[in-house]
Amino acid sequence: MKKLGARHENLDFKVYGKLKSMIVDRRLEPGDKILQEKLARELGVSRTPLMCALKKLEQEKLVRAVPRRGFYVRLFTREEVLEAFELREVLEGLAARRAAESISPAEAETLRGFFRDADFSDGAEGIRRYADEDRRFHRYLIELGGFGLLRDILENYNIITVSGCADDMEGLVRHPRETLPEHEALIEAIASGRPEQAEKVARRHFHRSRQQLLRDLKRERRAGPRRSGTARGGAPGPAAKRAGGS
Amino acid sequence: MKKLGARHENLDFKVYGKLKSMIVDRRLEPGDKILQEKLARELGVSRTPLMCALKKLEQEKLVRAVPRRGFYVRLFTREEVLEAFELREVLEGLAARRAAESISPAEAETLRGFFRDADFSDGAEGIRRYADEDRRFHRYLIELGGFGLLRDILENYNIITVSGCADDMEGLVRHPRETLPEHEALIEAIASGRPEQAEKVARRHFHRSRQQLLRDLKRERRAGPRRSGTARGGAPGPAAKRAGGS
DNA sequence: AAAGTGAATAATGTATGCAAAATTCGCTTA
DNA sequence: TAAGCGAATTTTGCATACATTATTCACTTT
Repeated sequence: MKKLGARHENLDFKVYGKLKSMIVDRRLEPGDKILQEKLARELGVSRTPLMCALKKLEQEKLVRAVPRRGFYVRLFTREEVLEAFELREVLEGLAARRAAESISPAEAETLRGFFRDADFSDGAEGIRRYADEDRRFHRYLIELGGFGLLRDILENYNIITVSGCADDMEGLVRHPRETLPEHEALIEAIASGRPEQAEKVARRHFHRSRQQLLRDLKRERRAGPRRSGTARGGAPGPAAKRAGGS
Repeated sequence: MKKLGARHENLDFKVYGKLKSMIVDRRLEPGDKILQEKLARELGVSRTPLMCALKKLEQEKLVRAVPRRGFYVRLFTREEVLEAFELREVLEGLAARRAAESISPAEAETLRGFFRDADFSDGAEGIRRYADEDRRFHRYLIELGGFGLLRDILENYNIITVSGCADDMEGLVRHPRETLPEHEALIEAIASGRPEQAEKVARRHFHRSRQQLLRDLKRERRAGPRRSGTARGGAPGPAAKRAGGS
């Protein structure tokens, strides 16, 4: 068997990536019908690779396929956002455990670097920086503890993004002053190689965020019932990539 | 918005199902290259829906796609089987918790019916019956506690099937006399509505199976290194549908 | 004017066609 | 005879074509 070189990237793969970011960045709005011909022309490809990409996105629940009608950009319900958080609770809990089991001294050092340098004082800019750091941190955590299948699930199902639909505070559910100590405890548990503790802390972290989200949604519901976690408004300038912070 | 009727089932969906069962039943052997033209003719469709189906199966890791080369039936490594078990540990743990949170009296009755009627004495036939019951039980558990995303993950990624590649004893990892009490404890925890307990018991159940599997695999490795969890031998008569028991 | 009807239009699902890449196979050469 | 090379064949990736089904819109009817 020859080397599995094959660095070629099929068109449907590229289209898949483009579409994904278009959806995440809200350049395609939830509920929108996807006109294949138009989109294909827009992307400069034929309908064949576009179809493939859409089918993949369907499996990830980012679009909805209705047999003889077409594809629609998915619109997440409150329940689904909460479900996603529930899944993150156990999946990132597992990732934290695995990370703690296998962490190297160098990785521990990198991990301890998170939330250290920057200044996260209360200003809006500080919160933004914190939210970014939060995302980087969780991505690194998944990198550390997310072996094949787990990483795929977390990436493919785009659970993070799904959760991200609940975006107060730059996508954060709770204020940094509340979550920073939890992050620090999680970092320490992993870096010092205590799997049980790491999983426990990670799960508690997500559990609390989920509870907060639940309260938020209930309050929002009482205030004024809307369809989705986020308003439908157009893309605000250079749409920042959102990915649900905890 | 009209009713979302549309009972039409696209060809790629049917092909997807057919292929899936062909892989699970080992009518397509791991490592085999998939010749699109041939398979398409065999299934009586063109290559277009076949491609779509294959792409979906690729996401589920049942086939491997190499860009300019083609699709290959996937072959699972020991590590992946163990990973799958690790995931079942947390995911079915979550399902058990959810089930305990929301179970109705009628469902509790159904649940308590599992592992009750039949005779699982030690004969080979008894073990087979037990393995079947085990699969039904876990499927029902997922039905109870597996809301949308969780169910999709468990079904789509076919984690059960993946795990099923480790098949001693009709697909069981441990002997009924060891797992029956665990199943009974799990049933009782869920049926009596104790979420924490249910999750704990479920996780311990899978954890133990994983440990056993780990031992088995180590032993097998010492004995004689093989590529996959299962031998490559031809399909034995009416290939029984396997789905990893715990 | 509102509702219903049917032709015109558009969009989907699938098959087919074609160029580019990979594989195979026979031939040459050492 | 084994290894190396190049043409022939196969196969993939993508575009396009076409039939079927959905949607739209003008028109009739009550």
